[in-house]
Amino acid sequence: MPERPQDPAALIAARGGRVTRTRTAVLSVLFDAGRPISHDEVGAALDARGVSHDRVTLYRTLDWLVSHDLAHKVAGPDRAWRFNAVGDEEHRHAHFHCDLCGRVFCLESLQPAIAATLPSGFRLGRAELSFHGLCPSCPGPLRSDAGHNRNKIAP
Amino acid sequence: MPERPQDPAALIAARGGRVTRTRTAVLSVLFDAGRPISHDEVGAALDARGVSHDRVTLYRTLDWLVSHDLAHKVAGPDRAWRFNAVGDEEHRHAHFHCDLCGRVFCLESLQPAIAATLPSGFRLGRAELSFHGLCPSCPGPLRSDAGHNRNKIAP
DNA sequence: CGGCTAATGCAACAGTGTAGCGTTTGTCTG
DNA sequence: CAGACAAACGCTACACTGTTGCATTAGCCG
Repeated sequence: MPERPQDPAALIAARGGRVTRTRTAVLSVLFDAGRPISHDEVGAALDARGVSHDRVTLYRTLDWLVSHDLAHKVAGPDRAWRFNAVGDEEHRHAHFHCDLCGRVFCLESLQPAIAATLPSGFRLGRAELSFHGLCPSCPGPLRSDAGHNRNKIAP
Repeated sequence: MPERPQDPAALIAARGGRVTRTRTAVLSVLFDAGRPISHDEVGAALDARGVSHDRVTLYRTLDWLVSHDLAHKVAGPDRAWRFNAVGDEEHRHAHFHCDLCGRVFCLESLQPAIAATLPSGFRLGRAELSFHGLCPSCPGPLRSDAGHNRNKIAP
């Protein structure tokens, strides 16, 4: 759900980076994905577009995009990062992690009002709200394999 | 901050597990830590107590504790799991991840009132609220090395 | 005590991410 | 347009986290 599919090359150039094939392709892939995708998924998408996808270069490209505010990094449930493109909209929404297929979804509509007062000494960088469960395209009720579930969130 | 430092052996036996040296030692370490610690930290603590700490056994022991509701798994910022002991109190609080030292703190006092309505189709398992920044024992203001920071959480 | 099985420990492996370094290639200047 | 400089690439090798298989050990129960 890219709000406005801006020109990747222009965005990259605007940040003072060199406009390379990998960068524009990766950013374009992220824009098209519309949800945070893993390094692997990006690689597959690059394959489909016939763009080289060296593993290391891909990592560095994604890191570059993140450090230049063109992408965001979300921790996935399988200890792999997910990346999603950032237009010029604020990235302040929750994420949903599917326990079954491992995909991550942005919950744009969810703007939690977190009234948080941190204990003294803690300096806040950012907050992250994530939900875990089963996504619409995965079968089954709540899984009951690994211990007990807690179907409650807020008191 | 273990509410009541119950006897690890008794807790383990109560779940129908065999009371072994590794298990009791690991659970005891978790109780003493009072915050989610990594597999590595557990290993170091076991060393200090003169208990064997085979890597694989440690992983399996921790997983066993988690699957029997004696411990909780928290995703760390460095893609390593952190584990903390669970007495009989509910584990419904936020976590603070220090960007510098990587430690994770339980924010017991923080009971966020999340009024979340998931889009239809999503089935919720659990929710997690995490904060990232600098902990009291780490130096410096908010780091400014990797891109721009967002010092705001809630609108 | 004796036996059954859970739990252990060892080795080997898989996936994710990083470091070093020589080569390619944008981009800028003349 | 040509040349040069540095950013970006791509390769190899590596580190770390976590897993699988399997033979061995050791709780627990009779």
